[in-house]
Amino acid sequence: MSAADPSVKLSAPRKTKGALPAARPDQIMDIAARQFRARGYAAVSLRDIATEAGMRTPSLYYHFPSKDDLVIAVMNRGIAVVREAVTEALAALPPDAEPFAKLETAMRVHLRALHGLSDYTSANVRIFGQLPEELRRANLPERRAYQEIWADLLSATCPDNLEMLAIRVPFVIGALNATLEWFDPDRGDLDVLADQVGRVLLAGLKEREDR
Amino acid sequence: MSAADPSVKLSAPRKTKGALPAARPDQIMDIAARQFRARGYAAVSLRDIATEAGMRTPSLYYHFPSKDDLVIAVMNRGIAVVREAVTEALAALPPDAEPFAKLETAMRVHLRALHGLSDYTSANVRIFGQLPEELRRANLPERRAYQEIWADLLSATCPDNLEMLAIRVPFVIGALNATLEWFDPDRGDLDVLADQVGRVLLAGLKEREDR
DNA sequence: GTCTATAAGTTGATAGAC
DNA sequence: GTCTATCAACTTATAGAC
Repeated sequence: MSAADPSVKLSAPRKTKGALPAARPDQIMDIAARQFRARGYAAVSLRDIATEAGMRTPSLYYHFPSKDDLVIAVMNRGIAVVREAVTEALAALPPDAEPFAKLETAMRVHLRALHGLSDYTSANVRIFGQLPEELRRANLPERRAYQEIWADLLSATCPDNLEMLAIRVPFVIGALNATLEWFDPDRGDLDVLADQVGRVLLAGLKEREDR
Repeated sequence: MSAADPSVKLSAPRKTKGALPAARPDQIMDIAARQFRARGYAAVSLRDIATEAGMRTPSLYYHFPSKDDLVIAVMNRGIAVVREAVTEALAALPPDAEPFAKLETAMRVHLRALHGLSDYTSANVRIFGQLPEELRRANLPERRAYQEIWADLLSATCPDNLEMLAIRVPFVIGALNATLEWFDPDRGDLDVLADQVGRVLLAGLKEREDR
């Protein structure tokens, strides 16, 4: 559980060439993310990861000081990836976009991150609940930062009602994340999913008591 | 992975006394469900379960032929418990209850099963995604039977649209299940949760294109 | 950077006494 | 029904050669 940050290069910096050969730590993290996503945290051993990376278990320790450090790196990148994607998409909207248009965009991007863009985000969602307290805690700062984006977006749906907002933020994120457990992008259309899910949630969030 | 069914008593049948001393297999399953729910599937060893039951690991094998069998028994009971609770609650409604009133009742009962009634149901939801394919498959019949209840309830919200129904069923169940990851019944009011979540989902499901 | 060798601990499971 | 003794397999991790 050291503070080692694998994104800080230990040796030579990456060539300015392009993204052709992924840096070794990145390659290892890619493999780890995919396996964690598919089989859960405890079920994936360092041996499994090393084998797919074409190396022996102890070689991993050259790149990551422990399994915990590797997991934490994967988990944090998982949130960072969605957060950046959502932030960029929101920034690309016209400045006068309506609150519900922003919300719909955020939902679409979040679903795409979950089902297509990144094994890191889906791995994060899948295994967060399986981690020992200590590792979960290490991911909380990233998670809180991401939730703040949604708190901003959702505050328009329940102005001046913090209690309602405190429920709506995790509820909406949770409902989107849950699609990971039943939707298969190889067998269904992601856009159809986003349309359907977006419709129910947006309509539900738009509803006012007075009507 | 034998077909042994622990509910079939191996020795003397339970005394007609009452539910005072839980049958040993039930006690073991109670402990297993609570631990699986809290720490995940792979992280809970038979030793952990045996210790809490006040026995040694090999003694468990008198009651369950393997860890897989124990897990399957817990998983199946987890769905059976909610299904019975929801079925009973629906049967208690007046026969002419409106579709959305039925839906609201089902949501309330499902949330209560998840957060209060049963460690089995919450354990099921938490660890299903962590199980190896084989064990997941063993739980599918129960799951499908439960989903049928929801398909019935939700078909009223999108008549003659099976594609929409096929998305709404897992979406609604998934959104409710996801509350397990963020709502703590010790720190929040379960009725408030049901009110808020029910309001958003019901309003969203009620929404028609024409409006 | 990657390897072999190895340590130290855990796991699910079986045999057989009581 | 529960125990002790034991097993083979696996885990994370370290030491040190190349």
